[in-house]
Amino acid sequence: MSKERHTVEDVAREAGVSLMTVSRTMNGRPGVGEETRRRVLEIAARMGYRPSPVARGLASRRASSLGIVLPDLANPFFSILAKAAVDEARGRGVNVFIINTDERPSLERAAYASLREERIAGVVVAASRLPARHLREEAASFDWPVLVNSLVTGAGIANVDVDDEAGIFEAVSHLLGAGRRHVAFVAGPRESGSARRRVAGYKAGLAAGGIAFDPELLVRAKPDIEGGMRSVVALLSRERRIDAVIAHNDITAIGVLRGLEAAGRGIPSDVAVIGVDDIPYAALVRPSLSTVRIDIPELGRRAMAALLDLRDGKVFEPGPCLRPELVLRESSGG
Amino acid sequence: MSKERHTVEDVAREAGVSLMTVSRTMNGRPGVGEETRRRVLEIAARMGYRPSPVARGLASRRASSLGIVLPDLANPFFSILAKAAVDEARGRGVNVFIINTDERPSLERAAYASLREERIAGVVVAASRLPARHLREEAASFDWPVLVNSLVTGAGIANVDVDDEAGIFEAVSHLLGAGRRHVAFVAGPRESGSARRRVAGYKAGLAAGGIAFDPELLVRAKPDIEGGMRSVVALLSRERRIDAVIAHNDITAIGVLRGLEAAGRGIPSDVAVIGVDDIPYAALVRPSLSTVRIDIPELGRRAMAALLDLRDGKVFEPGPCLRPELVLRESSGG
DNA sequence: CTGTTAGCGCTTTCAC
DNA sequence: GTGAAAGCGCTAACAG
Repeated sequence: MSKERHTVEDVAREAGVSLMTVSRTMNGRPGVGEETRRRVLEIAARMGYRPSPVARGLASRRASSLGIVLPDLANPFFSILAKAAVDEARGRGVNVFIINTDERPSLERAAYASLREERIAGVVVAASRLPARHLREEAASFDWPVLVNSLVTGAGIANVDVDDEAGIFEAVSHLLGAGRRHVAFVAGPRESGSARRRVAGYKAGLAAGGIAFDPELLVRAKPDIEGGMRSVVALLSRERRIDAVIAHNDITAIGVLRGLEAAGRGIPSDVAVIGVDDIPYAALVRPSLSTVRIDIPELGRRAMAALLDLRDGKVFEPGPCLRPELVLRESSGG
Repeated sequence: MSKERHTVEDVAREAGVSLMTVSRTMNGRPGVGEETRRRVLEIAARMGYRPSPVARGLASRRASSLGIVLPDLANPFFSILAKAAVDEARGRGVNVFIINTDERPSLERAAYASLREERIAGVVVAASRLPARHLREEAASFDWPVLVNSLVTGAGIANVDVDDEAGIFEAVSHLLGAGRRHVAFVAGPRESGSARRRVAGYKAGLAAGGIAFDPELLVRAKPDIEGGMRSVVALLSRERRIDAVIAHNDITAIGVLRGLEAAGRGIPSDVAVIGVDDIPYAALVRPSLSTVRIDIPELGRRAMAALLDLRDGKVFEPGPCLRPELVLRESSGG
């Protein structure tokens, strides 16, 4: 067993068959006798032969690697999602390119172009920041697109989602039930599917609680700590009676926490705060953050599993949305 | 400008030159007349021609993509490092495979094997968990290995480091100066270069402060929240008088914080705690965490820049270690 | 400075 | 069921 890289030819010669028989065998494709297959497999294993993904990619016009594009790898939500996804992929022997779009649509489009050039055929797109039309178009350019938390659907595109609306609905209901009357909402990016669904849940929750939706209480922020802090300034300049804030995600909510402190508001005495995601730090910040919990690793695993299944020719069954769960901590006043 | 993918041949035909002239031009290689080069470039651009990274990889036996391997993408230190690194690479037009080894040496070795199969020629290895001998061997199997925070050096391998020892030395000195007498240390993985340097800094700090090193006060933990919590149990079972703990990194320190609280110790009244990294959450946990700050994005950028420079044939100049900086917050008692 | 000839290691297509 | 031929799109190694 030399240290050299072997090729199909070496294996073919050794097995006394043609190149193609080895190729077919390695790809588990039909057209090879049971006995031949077994022998080829055995010999390949003994020689330590591993097909070259690069050569395969060139010949088949389809790379063996996959891609995942996300807006901000520094947000624990995405890094945990990505970790789960790449781990799932590794378990099935595939490497994945992670592309960070920095919340910028232009970089996101460049990411797709780049992945196509690499002949990547399957992608997990987490929280796209592209307008529906463009995203649908981009997704269609891949053989196996999997969209996480997107409103964009279509033939040939798989969706893996969280029931954002229900989650926020519950959060709003809880706050109203606790007597809060001026519940503000710090929304995420306009093109984000979950941002839209969360806003919908917010409005539905208010309606169910008999409170009229006040546009003044809805602001949009960049989903990071900085964005959360700024949103507080905007909010308080519009309506000083705010007694609760729900933020698009935890990282934003943490910014809200700090912004409110800077503004001298007590939490939760003056203002209750609830985030979304339950990143590990939500439980550790001061005050600890109430949040709409999402099983992030499960979401990442599901998305990558869907992608791998599609690649293997299985049909994708959407399965139920992931159900988020309201976790009450200090920031919402128990 | 059709929507089709063009090949070198199309460009060559259009420009009335040979295949090779186009190839040389696209790679900025010598052997092409100034005028010809300009014309080819112009035509290629007009046609929207982009060389196929896959074909290139096959022909040159060297993929255009790079790799980064790290132990835990869920640790903000690594996700922020990775983000900075992939952003730097994207700026130069290259995609990178991120491989998460889950702190497991066996997965790390598998990662290298897998990257070699993809014909990846350059890798950034952040915080390897492999014994020096093996790591050196693995590194040598790549054209451009860049090791971050590793003790392993060698011809052809680039190192990007943080002055861990100085950072911990300062932390220990501070604690001793504040009157703490039983300073424990929760070390990181045995094979980690920074773990070793940090332990060295700890011992040096004690020595400088005239305190004898007590092996009972040094425990090793898996560098995550869970590991930090457990280390407290181990530590307190050995020596109840501990009045300060320095942890290998912030994520571990946060675990220590929780562990101490669970044990009924006041922070910083009974025990002072200091971490390393200054991940964004260090300032947000309760009590806020004092830490030895590292400029994480800069570290990631440096590593990837070194890799890209090596790839481009430039010589790597180590440059000075990144200097960490002690940041005092509540957990160390001001 | 430029072009020609061989592949890189596999899959595709079409024979048998 | 199996194999031979013809590339995939590019670069290496020579030749001029």
